[in-house]
Amino acid sequence: MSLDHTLSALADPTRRAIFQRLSGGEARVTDVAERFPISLNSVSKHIRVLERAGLVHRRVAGREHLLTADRRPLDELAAWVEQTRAFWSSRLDALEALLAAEDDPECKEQP
Amino acid sequence: MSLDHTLSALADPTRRAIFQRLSGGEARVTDVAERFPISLNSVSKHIRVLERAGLVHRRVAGREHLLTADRRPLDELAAWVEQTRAFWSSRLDALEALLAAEDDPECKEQP
DNA sequence: AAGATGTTCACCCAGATGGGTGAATATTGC
DNA sequence: GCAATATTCACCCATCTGGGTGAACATCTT
Repeated sequence: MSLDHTLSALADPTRRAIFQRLSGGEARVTDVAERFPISLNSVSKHIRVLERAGLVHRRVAGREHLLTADRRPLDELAAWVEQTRAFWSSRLDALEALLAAEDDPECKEQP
Repeated sequence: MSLDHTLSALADPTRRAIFQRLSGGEARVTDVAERFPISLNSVSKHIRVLERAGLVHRRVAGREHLLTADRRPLDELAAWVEQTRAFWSSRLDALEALLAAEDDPECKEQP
């Protein structure tokens, strides 16, 4: 499942910041890096992780690498979260129904 | 930010499965473990990670540890995802507006 | 051709992770 | 008191991670 990569990529605050930065539009590696207190090399590695997760794409133009963010893995993540929450709600609803049914357990014995 | 722990905890498929399993209601460590091909010890460690993220809580009853899932970190995650997507949409809207404005650049020169 | 710029590659390092095993601890039940 | 059960603790191991540095490579500019 690609959720693995999406979640682990977004689990790092630096990568979340890079991703949100790229939501603002195309940027070079250097442009992204200058906002962070870590080395250019480290930022480059973070970008590679985001690429592996499909959250960022790269377009090489000469010596510059132009990066763009891709929202689709985020959509997939949102779908998983909502699905999990929905499943949960249904379980809670079932529990409530069960408790309600147990509230008057004589309904079967007193027709 | 607690998102760090939530995301990295959910980045592992075994832990997502444990979490979803616990959405079905309270269960013991052994109950959870028997559904997975890994050792009880490893499951215990996964549970500790989920606890650190606040996704799971533990209630000790005698020699049994009863586990329950907590949906609140998931709500927090959903909020972050939606916020990021909303920010993105606003950026895209702004971009579309910009492109639309550039579609008729003579509007200022031809009153 | 030579230098400056943008980016990655190949390492090093400390620490976390995910898996395992075997022993320790706590509780229940006989 | 003693055996079985439920769980964790203390390790071992290979791998990944996030940071660093210095060198290499590719490209632009002069």
